Amino acid sequence: MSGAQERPLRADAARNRAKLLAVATEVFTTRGVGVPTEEIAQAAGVGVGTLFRHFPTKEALLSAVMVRRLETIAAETARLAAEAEPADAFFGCFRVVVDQSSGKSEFTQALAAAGVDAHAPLQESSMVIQAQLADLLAGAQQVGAVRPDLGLLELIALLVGTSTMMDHLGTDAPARERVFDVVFDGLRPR
Amino acid sequence: MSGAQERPLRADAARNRAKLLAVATEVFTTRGVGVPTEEIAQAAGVGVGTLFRHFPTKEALLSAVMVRRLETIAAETARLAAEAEPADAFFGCFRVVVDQSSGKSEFTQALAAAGVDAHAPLQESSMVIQAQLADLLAGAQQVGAVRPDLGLLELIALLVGTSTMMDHLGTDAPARERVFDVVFDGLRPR
Amino acid sequence: MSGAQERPLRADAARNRAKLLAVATEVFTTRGVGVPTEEIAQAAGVGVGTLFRHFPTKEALLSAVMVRRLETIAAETARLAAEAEPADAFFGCFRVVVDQSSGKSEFTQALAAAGVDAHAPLQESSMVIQAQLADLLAGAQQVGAVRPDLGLLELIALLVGTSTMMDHLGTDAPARERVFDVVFDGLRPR
Amino acid sequence: MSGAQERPLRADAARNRAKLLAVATEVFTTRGVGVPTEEIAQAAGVGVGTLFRHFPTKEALLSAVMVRRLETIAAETARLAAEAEPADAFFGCFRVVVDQSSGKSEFTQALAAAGVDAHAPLQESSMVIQAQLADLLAGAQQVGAVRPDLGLLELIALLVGTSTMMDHLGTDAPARERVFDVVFDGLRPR
DNA sequence: GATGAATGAGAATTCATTCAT
DNA sequence: AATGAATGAATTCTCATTCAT
Repeated sequence: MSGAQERPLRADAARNRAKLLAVATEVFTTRGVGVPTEEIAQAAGVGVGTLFRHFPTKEALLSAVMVRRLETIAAETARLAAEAEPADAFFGCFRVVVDQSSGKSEFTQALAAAGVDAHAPLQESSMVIQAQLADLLAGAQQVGAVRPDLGLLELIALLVGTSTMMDHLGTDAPARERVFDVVFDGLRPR
Repeated sequence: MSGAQERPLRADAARNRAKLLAVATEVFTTRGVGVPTEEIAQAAGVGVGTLFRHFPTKEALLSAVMVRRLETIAAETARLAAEAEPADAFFGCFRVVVDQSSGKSEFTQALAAAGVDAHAPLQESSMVIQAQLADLLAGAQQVGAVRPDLGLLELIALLVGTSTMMDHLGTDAPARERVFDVVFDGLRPR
Repeated sequence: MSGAQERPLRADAARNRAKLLAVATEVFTTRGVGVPTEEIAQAAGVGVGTLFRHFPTKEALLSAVMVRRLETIAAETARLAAEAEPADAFFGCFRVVVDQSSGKSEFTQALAAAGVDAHAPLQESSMVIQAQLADLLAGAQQVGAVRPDLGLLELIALLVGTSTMMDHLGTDAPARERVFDVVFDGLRPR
Repeated sequence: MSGAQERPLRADAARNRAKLLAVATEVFTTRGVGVPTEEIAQAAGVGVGTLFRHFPTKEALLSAVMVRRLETIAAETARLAAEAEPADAFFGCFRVVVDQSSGKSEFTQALAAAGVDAHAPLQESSMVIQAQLADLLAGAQQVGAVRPDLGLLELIALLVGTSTMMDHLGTDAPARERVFDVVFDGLRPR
């Protein structure tokens, strides 16, 4: 059901693909999506041709980076949902999403896309996460840990916005914590 | 009060400048900063040459747009600060800043930059606003309307992030209100 | 009915456009359509940007070259049709078309397109010529100068093929004449 | 008779070579020479590496395809020359050459080249055919079936041009026949 | 020998900025 | 001052060919 029989990929090819993905994640995150493909290839130690063999389009590369992020988020979220109380699961997951989404704004916006459009491959991952978030939200609301008037739409907006906030605070941990405090407090019922 | 002796600028030139600024604001806000200068000039009904006579660089144009926004915000903020109670002034101003900052994210981010780097002309406007915000924050904290542990840094992050949230909700007024509720609630002392 | 009000075009711009068209015609004809746009621009003494300002696509440039050729052919054909006897008009026109169509084969094929597909701008010119050819053919058949079993389709094939023949003979005038003799003889009723 | 000591070639290698040649002929003929080598290899069920092992250059592959065509033509021509009257042999051979040469024009032109430049391996095949054609032409002229003023040069041009004509008519058999009629009639003495 | 991943030199096209008109 | 044509560096993507597996 999930498409093409993926052949194991030669060792070196797999290495290159991984390196490209890693470099692209780093570069897109810190310097935005405007960075030339050539530069990414170079940073990964391969030729442009190789980059384009693995990702037929710059957009495809961007998409792959996003999917990986989303998958990480989904996995973490699933783990939290299974292991923690509804309230802790919800707030823990909120942090995970926010932390995984930080990076140069322009790029973070893409995550935004998860809540709206997004290209085919993203759709799936994004759907999964949305479903998880909806569950967590409902659970937390059930036990009275989160105000009942919020929907998935608002939650996503809050997540994306909080990511932006964190991007602004950089590594100032205490400040980040204070802002999380503000948002989390606001999320709780009065 | 500020540097260069500005020649009065011929009437038509002033008109062109104003039109360009208006169009650029609209275009950058709705379609992002990637829009070609040519297109902006065209939409303003002038040639590219004219655009570049008024703004020596695309970046300069962007900067001018930002300054105008910041000035609007500063004026509104000043008015609110003068007319309202500290608490109302603070929260009213928060809304003003957020509303004025919305638009295509990529661009909103730029505003964000105002809190960090920014080119010379922005610095000034941004300083003014920061000073106003600092005052409003202090006032609101004094009367116990806002938690005392927040600093200007956090406030700016919260403003930018809330703008992002609003961008995501678009024109869904009730949802926007619920999100404002969350943030404002979080800002108040427990 | 024939589209946009064309502004007179500045003197230098017109000169550049003409030069580009001339160079492109020459280059495409002698070296085929694979020649890089950059080279054409260079040969015309302008930057690539200028080429693309005048012709938004390489294909557009090719098309423009073709249209000009077709227009020349149409004009010549019209003149001959008006001034000469049906038979002379037909055979004279046949020579004109063949001569104007010669050049590096790959490109000549394009003329072929005139008889089949072709992009929008070509369509019109090609239609005109086809109509003219159909008239000339009918006229020549009426006076018994051309075998009556031939249609426009065959005529076009014969024209294109004869062009190819001439391309092969280059400037060997007597040989060209002998081949024209063969074709013309074949065209006449037995 | 010809140069290098050719190793017998392993059975599978021979099969691959044959498959590549067949596919290349098909592909070049129907879609032109611009088709990527990778695609040809894929269609033949081998990797690009294999293609390049058999044909060190794309041009070499093209050349091989041409040689095969020329050899087919030469064989057919020889058969006709041996079995038929001079006139029938000449005209029959004309048809064979034309039919074998049709296909996507761009490619047909290459065959044309056989009459002019061409790389080493082509030279030989092309020479053979030219000699055959010269003989057939002379024979047909001797018996008064073809105008005496035509030389080999003109004959080749006529062959190539007629191929182009046929390419234009596609599979419209009656039209093809009418065009053959024109050319054959033209070839006969008045 | 076969494979297909890697390479990198182009090629077409865009767009900020300059400058002749 | 205004105009818009010209410029050319930069960017994305392709494809013949090489080479490690």
